[in-house]
Amino acid sequence: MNASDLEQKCQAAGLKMTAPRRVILSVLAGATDHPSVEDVYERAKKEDSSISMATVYRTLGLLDELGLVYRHEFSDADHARYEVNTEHHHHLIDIDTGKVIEFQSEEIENMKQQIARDLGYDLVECRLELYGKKMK
Amino acid sequence: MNASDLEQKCQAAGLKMTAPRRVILSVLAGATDHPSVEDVYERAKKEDSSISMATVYRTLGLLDELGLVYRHEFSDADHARYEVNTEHHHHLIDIDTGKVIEFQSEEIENMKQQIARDLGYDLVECRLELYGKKMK
DNA sequence: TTGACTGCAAATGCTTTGCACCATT
DNA sequence: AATGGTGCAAAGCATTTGCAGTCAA
Repeated sequence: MNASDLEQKCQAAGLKMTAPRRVILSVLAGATDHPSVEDVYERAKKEDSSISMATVYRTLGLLDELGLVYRHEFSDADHARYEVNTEHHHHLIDIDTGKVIEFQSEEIENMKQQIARDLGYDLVECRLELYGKKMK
Repeated sequence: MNASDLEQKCQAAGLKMTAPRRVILSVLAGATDHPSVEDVYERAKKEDSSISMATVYRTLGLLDELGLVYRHEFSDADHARYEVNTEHHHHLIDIDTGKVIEFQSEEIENMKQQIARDLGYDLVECRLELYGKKMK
């Protein structure tokens, strides 16, 4: 999802497209990693130094509510980290470097569904994170 | 794992067994849910009203470091919740009630290992949480 | 025009810490 | 006796919020 797709979705949701928002959306769309609020703030400031931390928090909060971004709380970091909501996937975090690798698995998806069903639940959300060390 | 097992492990790890710690360990051992720091504090105070929040934080931190308890950060709650480290399992959280159901799955365990290996990693830790709505 | 949005600074609220005293080993 | 542990209160810190001004629609 690129910046203008995000803008469109925001407008469709009734959000006003202001300069700070445009910058934040472009930062998010351009990120290949999983930036923290602080990261987004730093990067946004490079494009428009007047942007405030409060706006970054407020905007990320809105985007999360709209489901346009995902808010992650990996257990190695103490802050939330964001990612534009594209295709469904999970993460493997390198516990030595903090590097995040994305992966998908059809089998795990099915298994999750199955487990929830067996327990009498409809699966709505899920969090799956693997933490590992690089093999030598 | 009962309270005296925990006490033994703490002593083995070099921790001094003080009155507040004994109370906190017994609260943890007696919990059938996944109490927050606040919960542990409240319950501990019933046994010994002089216990301070600082001690609860410090003790839970130590126990987590020793691996005697697990620190969870379920995404529906905004605070960490603890659980005595017994057998390996995962959680399904009822998004309407907050109720936590534990489950295990041999297949998922294998799959996790497999995925990490395929990505070139040795699996060290993992977090798997399902969020669902009770089926009607 | 007007309701939403923004930056700023102050407030919040969980968590951590410094300190002096106390208890376990 | 020595070291680690404790309660208290203050400090930290990420996040939220009140407010007055600003701007998109």
